Amino acid sequence: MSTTPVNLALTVDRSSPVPLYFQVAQQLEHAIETGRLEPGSRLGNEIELAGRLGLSRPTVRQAIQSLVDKGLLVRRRGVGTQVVHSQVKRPLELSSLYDDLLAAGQRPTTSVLRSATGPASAAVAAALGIAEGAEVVTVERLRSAHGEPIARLLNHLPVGLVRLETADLEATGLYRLMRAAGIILHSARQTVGARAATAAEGALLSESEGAPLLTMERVSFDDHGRAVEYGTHIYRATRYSFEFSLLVRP
Amino acid sequence: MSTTPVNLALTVDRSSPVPLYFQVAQQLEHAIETGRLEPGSRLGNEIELAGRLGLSRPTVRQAIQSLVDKGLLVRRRGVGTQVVHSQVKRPLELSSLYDDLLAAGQRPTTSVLRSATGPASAAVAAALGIAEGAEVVTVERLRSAHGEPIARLLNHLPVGLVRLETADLEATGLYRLMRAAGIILHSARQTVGARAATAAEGALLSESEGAPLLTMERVSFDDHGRAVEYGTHIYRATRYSFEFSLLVRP
DNA sequence: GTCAATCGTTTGTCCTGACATACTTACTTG
DNA sequence: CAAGTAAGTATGTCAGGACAAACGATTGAC
Repeated sequence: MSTTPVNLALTVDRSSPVPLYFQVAQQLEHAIETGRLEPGSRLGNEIELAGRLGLSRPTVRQAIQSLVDKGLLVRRRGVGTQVVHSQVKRPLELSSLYDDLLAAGQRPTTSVLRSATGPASAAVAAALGIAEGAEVVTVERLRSAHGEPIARLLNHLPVGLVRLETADLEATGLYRLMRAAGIILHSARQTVGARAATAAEGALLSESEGAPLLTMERVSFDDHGRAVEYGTHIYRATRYSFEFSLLVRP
Repeated sequence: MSTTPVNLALTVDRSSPVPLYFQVAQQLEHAIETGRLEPGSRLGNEIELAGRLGLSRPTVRQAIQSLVDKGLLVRRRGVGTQVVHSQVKRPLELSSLYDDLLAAGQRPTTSVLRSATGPASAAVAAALGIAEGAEVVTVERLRSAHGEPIARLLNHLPVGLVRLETADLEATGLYRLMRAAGIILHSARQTVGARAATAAEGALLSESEGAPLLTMERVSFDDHGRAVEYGTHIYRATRYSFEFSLLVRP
């Protein structure tokens, strides 16, 4: 009944600049992903593990804790640490449509429909937390895959954060450009809903008027807490859906 | 230019069974939520803070770390720890429609349309990771608020996990019943999409045929990694949307 | 005047040691 | 034989200390 003891070959390189706890966490994560550590199997207890690696218990704990936070391990007092067996891979990320499509093996293309600088409307100003009428950059794009339109992306950014060249926008995703400009994304607030397509939206997305669309509104914040982007996007429901895992925080 | 020093009255109760780091974290979180700790303000450095509280630095660090994980604080080496100023409140939770509606001040009501035990279809078995034909409990419910239908909830659970009485299901939410039965939710995988309502669905939800519906599919796992619930739900797009915050993991 | 090096500050990492608490198992008792 | 009890085991919490690394600002050089 009790799970296997598990003997795992772990090593650490003390001359490496990579933190020791991180080295351990990486090796454990790799062992889990390759199946060497089977779901449900128990890790040796922390003290024994620390002794085997020549590390202190806090360091081993830190390594384990990082994997618990990722949802790969579960610890129980008096029992031990076990590998979770589930399909849950990574908790979730601020998904970028561009990267999502790339990962799915599709070849996303983008065409810039509009790119302008002007005063912020009341709604945009409220979302970005700036004064109404302040200058914002507005970009409207059509994202397609295999020649089929997938979504219409409408973004608003405070001026001065990123230089948005049409060529860059058509070559890659907005988030990549923001990261390249030194913006460190920290968090976002999203709303996902649905509504019927207007005639114009239907024409743009090769759908008929009244066709169901998936809508997504998002405000992203950088590590200083400033709103750096506000987007209102619509997706063809027949071509796209949001998929994500999440962990339940105790 | 440098942000304010901030003087905060923190105390700890060593006779309390509540962990010290947790006490500190709670007080800091409260101070942030009430605005006593303003966005952008700096916490005193860890060593000084520890000395002021009569705690060790690791304990203070643990408190701060928990708030960093929640997205309320940002630490920078050589700079200090600052309060993030953003609307982001809580990272995200496995949201329960019932609790969502309660929190929104609505009074949700539920009527059980169907509740039966039978062999799992191929799709249900695949989602739950059990053998096709194995016994599962199927529950179909209509969730309303203010007398208006909001969603049709269709859930499948392996038999033996929870006793689902119609009276209980109409009095509270499924997740609450599962928790009460000792099931510890750990993670979930969700897919959110949209599609047009069928005639039957429209009639049930007081919408017309072809009206846009928000769809959500979810498989939930407990802390052993076992799938404990599979749900396919449809929501009236005019009455409901998903809203959630998320943190970008570095 | 502008750019580069230096220095102090603050968090990041790691160590040793100790006790508390929860869960499991095995034993004892009614 | 069943239920309660006790021992064992593993994680949870906390202390105190030490050095490393990164960031910001000041100082110095060209």
